[in-house]
Amino acid sequence: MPTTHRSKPILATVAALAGVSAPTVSKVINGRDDVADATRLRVQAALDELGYRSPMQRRTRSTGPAMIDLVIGVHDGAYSMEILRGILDFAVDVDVDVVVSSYTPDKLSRVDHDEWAERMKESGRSGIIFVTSEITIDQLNAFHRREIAVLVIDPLNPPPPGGYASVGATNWAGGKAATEHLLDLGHERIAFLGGPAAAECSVARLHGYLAALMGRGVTTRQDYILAGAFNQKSGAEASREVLALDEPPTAIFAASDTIALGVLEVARNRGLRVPDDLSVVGFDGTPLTEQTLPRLTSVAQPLQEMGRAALRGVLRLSRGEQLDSSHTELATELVVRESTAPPPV
Amino acid sequence: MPTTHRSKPILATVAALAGVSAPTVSKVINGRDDVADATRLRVQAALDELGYRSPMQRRTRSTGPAMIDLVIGVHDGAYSMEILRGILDFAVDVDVDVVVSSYTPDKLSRVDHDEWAERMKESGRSGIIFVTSEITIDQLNAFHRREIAVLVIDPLNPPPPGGYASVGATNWAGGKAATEHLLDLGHERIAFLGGPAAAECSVARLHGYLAALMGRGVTTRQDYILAGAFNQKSGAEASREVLALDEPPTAIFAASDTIALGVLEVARNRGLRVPDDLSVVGFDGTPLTEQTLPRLTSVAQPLQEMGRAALRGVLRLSRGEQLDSSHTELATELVVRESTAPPPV
DNA sequence: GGTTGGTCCCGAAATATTTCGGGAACTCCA
DNA sequence: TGGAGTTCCCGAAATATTTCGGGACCAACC
Repeated sequence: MPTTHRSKPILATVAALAGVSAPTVSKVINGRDDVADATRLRVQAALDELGYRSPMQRRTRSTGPAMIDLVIGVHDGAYSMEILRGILDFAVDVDVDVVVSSYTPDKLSRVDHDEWAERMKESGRSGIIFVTSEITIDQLNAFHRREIAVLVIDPLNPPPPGGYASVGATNWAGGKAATEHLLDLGHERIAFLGGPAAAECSVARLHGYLAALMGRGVTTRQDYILAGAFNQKSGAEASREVLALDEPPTAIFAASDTIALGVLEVARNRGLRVPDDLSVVGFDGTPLTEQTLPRLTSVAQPLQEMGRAALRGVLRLSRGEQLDSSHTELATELVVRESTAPPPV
Repeated sequence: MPTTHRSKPILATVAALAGVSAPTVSKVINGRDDVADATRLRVQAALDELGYRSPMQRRTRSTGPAMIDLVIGVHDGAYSMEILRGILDFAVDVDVDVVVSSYTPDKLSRVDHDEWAERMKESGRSGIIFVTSEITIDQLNAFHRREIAVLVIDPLNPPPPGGYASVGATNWAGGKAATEHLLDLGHERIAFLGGPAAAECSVARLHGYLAALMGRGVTTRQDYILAGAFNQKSGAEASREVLALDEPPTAIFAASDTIALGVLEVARNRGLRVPDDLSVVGFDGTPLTEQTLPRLTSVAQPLQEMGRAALRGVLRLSRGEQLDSSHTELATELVVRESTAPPPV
């Protein structure tokens, strides 16, 4: 019997409890693969029970600069770029190295997350931030098993029961504010051009839109509500469709600035003046909004702050601390520019 | 005496040779600071003599994917984003992790590059790419000393004698092509709105501009040539200045798309129609060019390919291979859109 | 000059990790 | 059905790392 029951747990203590030798426990801790699954489980249980921390773990917790991964699910430039800036700028301040990678959704789903997590562990990366990506439970577990903190910015799918920490914006409130702005101007025929029907954030914006309409007693119309993708092309297609209706809308609420860009393009091609003939509101508040003609009224997300909050959160998690709330929502703000006006008389 | 002279060196062998204990050797290898400098030196010598490699070193040297750093200097959005995309996309393909950081020029100059290099070494990062940054000899040496490969994309300063590998675009040829396009349309009063006077790439574009003018026998005017920064604000200021001349230009060649954006803004405010009253050519070929009104004629740089080439280069260097050429220039291409036309009659 | 209270630096001992050989279990053939 | 080959997985022994106590040295203060 190596040590008394009272004393600080040591590798040998764990080994005795699990009924294996010390080397075997060491292998489990370091993720070697020459340990049978059953044995690994027994050892894990013993580790948990005794709350054992290896000296190496103790070291990486204290000294050395932190290092985390950042995965960008590309969807458009400006949006993720702003978040990236928020993260990178803050990372410099708090002395954290950020490993950035960029994946299309289907490429990401084909990646072996177990191997990824293993690689992170090896080079001492202790947390990972996903930006607008779809996360499955399996992927999540790969990181969880190795005590790697996971945080998602603007998750595409609703969090699974186990849950992960996430950072987002007040999409519902933002959608409501945008729509109420249009209602205040006197519009009643307001279309909503959304992103992917499955995207949480787009759905929340849609519900904000619906809530605003219902709050004012304006009837909603199915043919005014379209889903698509968060890009200019999709925005152009959707606006062509909605403007071809017998009773076209006098205002369009686009669920992203890029979608709004498509709306402006189509409006120009049809000789519709914005905002005189058609009002347009975007969402995101990217620098794009200042470069369009006319400049675009948009619901601004605090993208850089979201990045900062995400980094702060994942660092906390990786230190084993709890977050105040598993989901943080930062406030959006409606910025009125020149693309909205009262409807034509 | 632990082992015979023949056998593979072991920590104890080294310790005996250095006249210290095994733990002390271990500390030297792992960079602990509780070893006197004199002792450290003796141990280092013994390590070198016996060619000892710790098992941990053996592991990380052989297996594990490559990892490099990427430093973004100018963060004006589209330009660096495109390069970043090129690098990240390629990095996924060749299985390389990229540690991205972003610094303003003066923040970068205040960083302790020795410490940076040391950190890179520790976590096994073997190369570093700078994007549009100013590099001093000292900084360069910090990396060189530790056998970390350095490569610069679009260097701001001309390479020092020792030299570093770099990747850029054919700025001179691009400047010449843009100017010749305007000359072909019949313009003779052509202004050049440059970036920082010290920036290599801007200077090269200027010389291409001058070469084109001289080639056609058009006299150059000092008051048509301005320097500034690569952003919209600087472009707006410069174009106000040049348009206020007694004999304002009929065409403006802007050394970046963002500068051109400033030109378009000012032209709009003054009621000048582009291209009817004023032709504008940009440089970079960022996605911006498709979003302006009118769409912007621009000299496109193969930004994503430049990123790819840079990554490929730095990986080669870090493997100890030689590059074919220390400076690679990728071809630019003039893309004519709607912002250029013959001068007003 | 002695005492005190530091800091620095080393190595014995404690602890952790890796190597490597071999037993058990599981094929695959003849 | 029973070797021969193969794979998997464990632990003894070899090796490496960390902890921790104490000697050496130094300065400051009685």
